[in-house]
Amino acid sequence: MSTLTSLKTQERLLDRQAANSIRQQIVNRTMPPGHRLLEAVLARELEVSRGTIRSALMQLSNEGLVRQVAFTKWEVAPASVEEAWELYTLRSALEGLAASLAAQYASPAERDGLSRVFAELEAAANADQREAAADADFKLHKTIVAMSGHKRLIRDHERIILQVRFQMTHIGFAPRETRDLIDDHRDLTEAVLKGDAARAEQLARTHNSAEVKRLLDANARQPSSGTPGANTKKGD
Amino acid sequence: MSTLTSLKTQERLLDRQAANSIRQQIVNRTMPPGHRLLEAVLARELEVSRGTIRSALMQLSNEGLVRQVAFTKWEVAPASVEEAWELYTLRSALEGLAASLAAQYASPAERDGLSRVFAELEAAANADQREAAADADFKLHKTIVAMSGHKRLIRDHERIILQVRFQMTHIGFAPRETRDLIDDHRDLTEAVLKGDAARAEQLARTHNSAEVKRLLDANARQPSSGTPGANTKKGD
DNA sequence: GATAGAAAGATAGTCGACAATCGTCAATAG
DNA sequence: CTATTGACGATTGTCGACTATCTTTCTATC
Repeated sequence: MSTLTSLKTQERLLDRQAANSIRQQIVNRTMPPGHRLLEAVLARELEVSRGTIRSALMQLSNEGLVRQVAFTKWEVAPASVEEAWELYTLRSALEGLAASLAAQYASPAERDGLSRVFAELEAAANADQREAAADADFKLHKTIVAMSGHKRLIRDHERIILQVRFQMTHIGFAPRETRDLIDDHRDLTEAVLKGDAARAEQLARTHNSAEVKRLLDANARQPSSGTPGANTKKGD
Repeated sequence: MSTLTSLKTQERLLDRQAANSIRQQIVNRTMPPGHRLLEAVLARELEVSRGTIRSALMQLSNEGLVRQVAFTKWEVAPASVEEAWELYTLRSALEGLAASLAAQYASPAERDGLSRVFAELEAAANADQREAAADADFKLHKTIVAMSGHKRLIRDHERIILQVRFQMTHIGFAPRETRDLIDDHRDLTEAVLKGDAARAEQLARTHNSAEVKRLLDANARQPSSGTPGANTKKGD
């Protein structure tokens, strides 16, 4: 069975495999924001045809990691405070909804699972293992979203988180002190477990809003722009 | 200039054109939920290659209008109360965020635009033109989302609305009485115009929540399932 | 010297043919 | 009669070659 189970996980479609490979290199920082992606080069390196690479790049484009200029080029998506702001605000709205639904509808088994994930976070944070704590942080939010039973929400959230991590690493926006993580997440976890939908939603939203504020504050003294909403509009 | 302006709108890429054509047929009800899509047939009908059709179908799959079973088939996405429930809850979260951002950051010109769109809705509703009123309804929400200046939000919202309309037509979920539309939307519009972010968000959310409730109530007496969240889970 | 236009090189877009996979149905064994 | 196996047909997955478009570079002209 050891070899059989792997088939479930292993991707059979070449374009998916190619997308996974490229995605990995992007989140690995091997390919930084703005890095140009040549179809022919990728095709040669991954030993597939250009059509397959095209399909993979389109997927990554839908995930927000890659951008295309028609007839011209593909490149890794840019990283900026504006992009990060968009991601965090969206994440806040999505996780608010998820927390509310999870509190209302999650099964006992799922609630047990959430307790365990929180315990992992607590352990990692108390041991001051930054990497592990950050992973556990994301895992906890992912768990709550999964508990919502909302398929589109789960899918969209996964994409947002992927982009958040990408932006964070390239924008120099570090996670908070590990110990600070615990209190925030304990309250949220308890609200979900207790079935207090309104409070769970509120906590999920303010949790993310606080991160947005921290992001903007950290960037306020930087030379770049001022207002968030990419308000470089035609307006007035 | 009459022929030149059309170039802006006219899609130059064949796969986009193909996607537009198929999308049109889906929202037109020419292709109902579950309708099978054969690459070869579409290629012949639209006079493009199968690869181009494949690309188009992948786009539509990302928009949620089409589903794929790997190595087997493409088909038009199913319509059900569960799908509609997902769409409405997501829409509520997205429009709540959009209303808040629009109230805070929109330019004076954009606010004027919103006033005009509301006037259109009011006129159509008072004249009891159902079709026009429904269109104006969607247009108003789209306008508010656009005012948020949040690119991802705008993009995602457009996709959700497309799916909402698709589900509505196939699930037999009619819009409310035209006159009822006015009051709801007046309050929301005024809150956005006034810059009252909290109230705008609240109204946008409850507005959609009311629709979710109406959807579930209308379906409660139907033979199909009961609970919303597709809670056909493994959990005990 | 600057600028407009044309040619050339590089790269993405499209196509038709071939390969891999799946579902069906008939043949056969129990 | 039922269940398993194998071959066949239909459909999707992948590939390499060709075409269209963009960008850059070179040249000619003012």
